[in-house]
Amino acid sequence: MDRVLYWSFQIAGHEDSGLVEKRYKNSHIFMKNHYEEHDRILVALDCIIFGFDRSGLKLLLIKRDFEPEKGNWSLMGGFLKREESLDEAADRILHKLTGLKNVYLEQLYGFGEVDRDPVERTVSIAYYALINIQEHDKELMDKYGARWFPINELPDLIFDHPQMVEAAKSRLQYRASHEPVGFELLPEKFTMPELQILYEAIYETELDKRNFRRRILSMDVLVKTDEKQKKYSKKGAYFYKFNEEKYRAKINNGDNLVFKPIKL
Amino acid sequence: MDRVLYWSFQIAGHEDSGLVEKRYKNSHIFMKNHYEEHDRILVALDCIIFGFDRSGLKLLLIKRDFEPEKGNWSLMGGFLKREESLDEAADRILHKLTGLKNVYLEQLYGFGEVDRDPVERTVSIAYYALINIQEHDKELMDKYGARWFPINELPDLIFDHPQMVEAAKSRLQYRASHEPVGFELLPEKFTMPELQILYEAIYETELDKRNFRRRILSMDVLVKTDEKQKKYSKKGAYFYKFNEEKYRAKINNGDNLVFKPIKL
DNA sequence: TTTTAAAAGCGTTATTATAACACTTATTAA
DNA sequence: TTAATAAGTGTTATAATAACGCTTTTAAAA
Repeated sequence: MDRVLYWSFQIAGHEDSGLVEKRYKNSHIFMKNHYEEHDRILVALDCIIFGFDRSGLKLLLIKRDFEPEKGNWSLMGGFLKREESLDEAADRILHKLTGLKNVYLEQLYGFGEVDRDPVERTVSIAYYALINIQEHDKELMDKYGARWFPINELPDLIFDHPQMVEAAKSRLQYRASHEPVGFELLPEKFTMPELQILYEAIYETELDKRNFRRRILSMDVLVKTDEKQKKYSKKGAYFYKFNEEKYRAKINNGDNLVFKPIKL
Repeated sequence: MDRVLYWSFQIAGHEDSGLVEKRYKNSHIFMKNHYEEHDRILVALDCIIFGFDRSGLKLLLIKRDFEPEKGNWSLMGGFLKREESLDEAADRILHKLTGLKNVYLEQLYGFGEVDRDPVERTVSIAYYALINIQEHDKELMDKYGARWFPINELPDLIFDHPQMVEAAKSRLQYRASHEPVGFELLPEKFTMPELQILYEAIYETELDKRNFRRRILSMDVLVKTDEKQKKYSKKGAYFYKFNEEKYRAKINNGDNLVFKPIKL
């Protein structure tokens, strides 16, 4: 009981100094009252981390190393600190696991059921990330007991993490039908069959390769190289690169550049 | 200073009893430590409340009655309580202003810049609501100094509320192109010209009335009544009603019933 | 009573986007 | 030399979208 009380004092101290330091220009006692009477709550962040390789879409999960649910599979998460924004916190947490900075990371949804965390009331803001599966730090992954799972063979996840994953999957579909997601998930050079496999995985559907190529190429933001990927076929497939400048130019030009190889 | 300390104790007590009561089945001291070390933060909710009348889309704003920014225009907001979910809190706050329950209300985005509220670190989860402008409680509105503003003539708003409004506008466009929003924003009976004005306001564009009618009617979820609305023209326009059963049936039947009268 | 003004209502055609479909090519390994 | 495998390519039918102007109804004004 001593412990708990001690900790409580610390929190109180924290809150207090925050308030005093940031006292607003027109501050008076009424304002203070208004803010004071409300509950302070833990704010968590959880990251749904997508990767891709030839066998399909993957999710990066960690083995949770503290109670509750210790040892079970979980999304990478952490708690918001007073002095960082939500986006910064999500970045920090993603960096901690993958070693990557400047990753595509987007806020997904705030999960706020009262009992979603059995220990203490916690609101969690979920973010999803698209990363190039080759680029991240293997050592860090070992440290967190992290593993890539095929999107359709996920283990049981703790708390409301399954819901978070579902929400991230739909959001990824939405994004893929409005912007080119391939370029975050694929390495710099990739082949048409690879790009198609990616879209098929995202949309969970099969696409006609002739229609797919035509539509992708008609957007005129890919550059064909003269190298070939010979790992997966005897003939070999040409590598393409994404021309980001051209893409930005088209966007700025107001070209309705929709990266949607199929209707949804 | 006494006040602040007193209040701090109260919060501490709160946190403590919450923790003890909800101690998890496998709970031990390590778990407690893990949660204890993190910051507790104010979680606010702000509601972007859309309404519609013949002159276009409207937003319901209130005059803020406490510091900071007292007297300035603001979205309706409030703070999350420990014992309610985010959705419940948003409902409560919307009900407080409009008197309405079972309103269309959807989470929009979590706003989490460190300095977004100058008094104390606050994360705000924004929700947007679609309400029938006729149905809400005028008395409550007076109580909060609330007023409907045309979406393109908004006053200056406090904090990051302008960003919230922008986000809500795009989300409304998205939703309108996937589901029939008209039926939350319009009264039970409405005319084709009214429905068209609504979509034009949402998409901020002009639509061809012949194409609009054809596409809306081809979805076969509207019922034409034999009453006419004669307020706005000499000829008068027929009232239509939404057939919600038919709509649900089509959705369940897997009919890709997209309520999108134009491409975006 | 006739005319005018103002919004509602209605159909056709051209254009563009999407979907369906099958054979040839390049290469390695048998 | 040939067999097996994935890569690569074009055409046609169908469906969705966009463009377009005249007629109808009725209240109010002349």
